[in-house]
Amino acid sequence: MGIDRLDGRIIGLLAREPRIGVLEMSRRLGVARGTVQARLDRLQSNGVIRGFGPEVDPAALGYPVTAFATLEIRQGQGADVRAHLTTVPEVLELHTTTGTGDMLCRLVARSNADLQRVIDRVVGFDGIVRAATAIVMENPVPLRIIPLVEQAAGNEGRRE
Amino acid sequence: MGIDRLDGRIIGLLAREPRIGVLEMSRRLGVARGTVQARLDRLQSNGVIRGFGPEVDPAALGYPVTAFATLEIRQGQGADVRAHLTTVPEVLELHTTTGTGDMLCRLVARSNADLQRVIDRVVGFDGIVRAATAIVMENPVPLRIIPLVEQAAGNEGRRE
DNA sequence: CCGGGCACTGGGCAGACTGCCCAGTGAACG
DNA sequence: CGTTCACTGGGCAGTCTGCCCAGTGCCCGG
Repeated sequence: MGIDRLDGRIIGLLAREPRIGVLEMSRRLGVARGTVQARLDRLQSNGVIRGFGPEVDPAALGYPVTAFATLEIRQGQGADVRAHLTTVPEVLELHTTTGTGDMLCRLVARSNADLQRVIDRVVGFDGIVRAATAIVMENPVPLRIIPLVEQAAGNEGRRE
Repeated sequence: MGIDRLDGRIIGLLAREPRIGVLEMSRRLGVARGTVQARLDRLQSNGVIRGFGPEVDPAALGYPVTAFATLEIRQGQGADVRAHLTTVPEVLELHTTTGTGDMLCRLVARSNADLQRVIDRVVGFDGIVRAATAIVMENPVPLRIIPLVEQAAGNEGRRE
């Protein structure tokens, strides 16, 4: 486990130009193609790189409203609630947490009005006692990983 | 804006097998290669597909602990706090929200003990009045988009 | 009712890349 | 000291991409 600088640079390159290809990477990084290939294989079998799925923007799909809902669950109903939330397409993510609530989920909706519908659907389930919703207004830091990768790689700069 | 069924199937295919390539997609979908290519171009210039960046698993990087922190900001300090949080690699995501807190951020750390360090660094900034942290225990629904894509592809016919 | 515009088809072509293989080198290690 | 391992630099066949083109069915505006 753990990655070195070369791994970090590979991930950085991929993040900046996902369609880049192994050959071009090897050129830019100044190493042999086989090396990059081997690193990539290792990163993937390691699970460091989970995949290259398309990043879809919910807003472009017609769901510009994002919200986070903290849910309080009736004791012992966890599994049922999970199963229920899995069936709601607008639930993009679900975590069980410590703290005030028992679960935290990310929701999207077509509008603020539509969010009501989504929330009704989410909480319209017996095991959910209470829900507190926070609507996202702005997203100053979209989901990112590069700074962490660089830290894990032992600090590293740029390079295209 | 909006996607049709073919778009939905393309995204679904890509999500399932990201390395698939246009030609193979056209074969599986039973349409011409040019069609898939054109659809993909459109989806990307639409912004529906933002990119194909590598999905990096923080846990595999040595950061297995995830937490969400709700921050309360001193009036007028929003911009400074945003700037500050941007400099913390362990802050993977930051939203400004309505509701109880003013901001919600996703954090990762090397351990529960390390989380303390991260939180200290996050809240060790003048504009932050209070922070409430919820540690993620389980992630029953990892960030997903396919169900939403399918819903969007089903309902929304054309319209544009 | 006609002409366009549009998306899609099916095909072709050159160039580039991938997956795979191999021998050689240098460094770390038991 | 011999082995192991990562990396290099190179080669090869097969495949895919990017691009182009003519032909077709369909919807829309005139």
